[in-house]
Amino acid sequence: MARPRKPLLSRDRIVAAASALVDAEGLDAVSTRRLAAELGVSGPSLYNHFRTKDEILEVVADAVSDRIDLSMFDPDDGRDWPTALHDWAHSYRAALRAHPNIVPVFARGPGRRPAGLRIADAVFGAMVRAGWPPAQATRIGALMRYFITGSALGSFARGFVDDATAYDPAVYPHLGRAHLLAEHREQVDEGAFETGLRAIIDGLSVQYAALGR
Amino acid sequence: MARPRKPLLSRDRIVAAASALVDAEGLDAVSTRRLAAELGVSGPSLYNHFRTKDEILEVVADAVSDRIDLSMFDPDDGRDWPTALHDWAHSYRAALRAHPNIVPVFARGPGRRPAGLRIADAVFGAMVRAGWPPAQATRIGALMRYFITGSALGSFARGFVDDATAYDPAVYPHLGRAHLLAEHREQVDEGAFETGLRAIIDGLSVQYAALGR
DNA sequence: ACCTGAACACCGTTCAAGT
DNA sequence: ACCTGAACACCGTTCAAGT
Repeated sequence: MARPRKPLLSRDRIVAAASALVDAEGLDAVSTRRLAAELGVSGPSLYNHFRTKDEILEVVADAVSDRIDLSMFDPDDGRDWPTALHDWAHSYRAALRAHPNIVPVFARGPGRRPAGLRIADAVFGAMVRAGWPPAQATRIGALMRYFITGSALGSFARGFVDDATAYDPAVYPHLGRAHLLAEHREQVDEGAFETGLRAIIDGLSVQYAALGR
Repeated sequence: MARPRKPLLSRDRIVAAASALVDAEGLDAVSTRRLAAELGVSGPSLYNHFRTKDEILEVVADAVSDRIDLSMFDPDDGRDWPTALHDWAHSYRAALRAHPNIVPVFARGPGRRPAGLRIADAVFGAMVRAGWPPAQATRIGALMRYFITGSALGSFARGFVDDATAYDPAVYPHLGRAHLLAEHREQVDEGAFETGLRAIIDGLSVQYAALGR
């Protein structure tokens, strides 16, 4: 076949196929050969558009952050900073929950993904505008990311196992089996996220008040 | 050679070698063949002691949690619950920082790792003893884990890239290059962790006071 | 029981060859 | 420029064979 007169592939097509494959079958299902087959080409063809497989996954991860709402950080948006952080955190979590299989790639740091940087930029700008010192504004963006991605990783993925025999009450006296079951797991996740988010924002409010402005 | 009269391998020897290899060269360096070579045996030998490679890595990860101090959760330890959470979080973070390469395995949930469960059990017990309702005690254990592992993943690993040209000020108006440099990265990490931990504990204290007891 | 080599079904990536 | 097949240097895991 060799080179067709109209390209068979494009970065966008590759990313879309990779994203669908990650969603449907998980990160492990993404091999260059498999992905290429999904696109109707042979494996090495991908290397005309990306330097490595990892670069493809980075773009897939970045596409997820692109769907996170940032409107609450607009200068002319009415929300105060605690409300903005709260609403943003929920949008962030929803975006990750929609694509849980890519979260491990996502969580390993902003790297040079453009959308990830856009987020850091928006949060930083809004916090400084709200009166936070720049050093604290940077930290707030980072710690929120820590909490949200940590929550996504620890919960969407496997949590406790569904096998009651794995948790011997003699060994773990306080771990009643009840809250280890899969159905409860989702409630625990939701509750822990809400409780943690509220605590972070309440705690930051305490620090903010102490700024004395 | 076939079977020696004294076993060449043991689960402990395999885990120790795997741990050292992860620390020295990263998760990607751990292949069954490579690990076996390090132990002076052939690849398939490992399968006499572990069912899968993943099971080996789970034990390596569990060994890390085993080094986390839990004494602050002892019933007769003097520390109040906010201090206990604070001290525990620092011990937790220190354990992960000592073995940053295993964190991705660690972060994907407690699974059925015994030490991870021992931790959940200790935190839960101490929080209930301090007066937290059981549902909240469960959430506190989970949200702390979210924050600490999220912080370990997002920071020890690659963060921002060290190439100044990657961050165009026209695109990211608020991202001064200064705080993107590698030297500053560590300060940002430390600061974000401290600020977030303090906020979480302060925020939980607000909720605790509202329990009215 | 515990190790071996051979084998199966894969990997990511490079590269010369084709148009 | 963009695709191909062949090739390189690997993978995790299974299994019959050996003691």
